[in-house]
Amino acid sequence: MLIQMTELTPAMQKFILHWGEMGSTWGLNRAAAQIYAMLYLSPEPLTADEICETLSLARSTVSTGLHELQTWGVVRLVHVLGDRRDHFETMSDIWEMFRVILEERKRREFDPTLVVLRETVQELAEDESSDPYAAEKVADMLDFFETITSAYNQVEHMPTDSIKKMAKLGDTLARVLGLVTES
Amino acid sequence: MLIQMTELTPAMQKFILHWGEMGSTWGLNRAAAQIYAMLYLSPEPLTADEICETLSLARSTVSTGLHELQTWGVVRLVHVLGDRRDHFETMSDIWEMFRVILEERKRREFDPTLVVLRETVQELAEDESSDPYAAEKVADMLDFFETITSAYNQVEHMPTDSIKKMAKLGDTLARVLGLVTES
DNA sequence: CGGTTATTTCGGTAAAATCCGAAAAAACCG
DNA sequence: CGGTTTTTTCGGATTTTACCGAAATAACCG
Repeated sequence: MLIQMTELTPAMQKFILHWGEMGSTWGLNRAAAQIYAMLYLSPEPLTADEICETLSLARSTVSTGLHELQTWGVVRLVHVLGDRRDHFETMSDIWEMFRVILEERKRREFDPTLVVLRETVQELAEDESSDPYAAEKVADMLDFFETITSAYNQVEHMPTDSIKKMAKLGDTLARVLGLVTES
Repeated sequence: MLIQMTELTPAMQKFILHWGEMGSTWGLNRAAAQIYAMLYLSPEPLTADEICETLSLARSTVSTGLHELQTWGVVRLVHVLGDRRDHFETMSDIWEMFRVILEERKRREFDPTLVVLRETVQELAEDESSDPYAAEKVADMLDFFETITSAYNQVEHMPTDSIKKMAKLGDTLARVLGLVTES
């Protein structure tokens, strides 16, 4: 693979390459994650061509990657006056973006699991022959997932400042409310 | 692939198969995730042979999978009196397990990213030629990651009950504290 | 220590994901 | 409408990952 990365400082390159690696963790492929990182750093919306030249990716790869990022809801298509080509940008607020990603992951990962857990609890309860221990464990897991979902719903629509404050005050809050008894 | 799944009720099979699919989301392969699910449902520790027979996996695959699960810290090797073979079990408390997984993911995903972000912020600040916008965005992201890390540290050592209460009270708390102004 | 059972390592194949380049399709222009 | 630019689709090559089975190693027994 030929590396060229025109117009990127070394620090920017490092940032983008790191996101490329990390992206796989979040269910993105390297190309899509790099595209995302590049858009995030850019003060202006970029065209697919600029991206594929700078990142040395095939035009088609960039097209697909941009699509996936749009599906995730973290990249937007915008138009620039006097330019036929599509331009792309990320949300500017990282906190907002975090919420979008969380929502999407919840939808893809948590919701289907909740459905299966509810069904399984039901079926294990009806099934005489099955182990009561297993039934109890699945019920525990369902309870867990439901609590997490509930917690998520609390945070979902909170303004950024409130989340930040809670994140920093969490421990203090717990103490004040007597939820934590020891240091 | 020949499916046999001896001794598993259909509901258990569904649960295990679903975890197999979901596992990839959490950075496990299907085999490891299925092994985990089976151990989670079992009231007794299981041997590798029992697992590979029930799940129709190769002995070596089970060995590798168990290893990975132990690396994650969610499966333990135990010994049973009068039996030479190794037996395996999961943590019985799902909340405890959640904490272990969170800790591991933080270590693998967040910590390296924090390092890169700090370095990048530094380098972008020093580099005259680079875009001040990019520097600001990376700084924003660093702030975000640090806040999340801080929040994580708050929750890390909280007893399960407190976490559950907070999860359910989150919204109310925010209101009482005046962090949320509108419905 | 030889024999037996249990476990891990390893090479290779099968399956999946990624990415490219060419071709098709779509959007736009004069 | 023909020609041009931009974008998407698609088949296949490349890379990565998952998994198996055989062989090697380790643990244990009498």
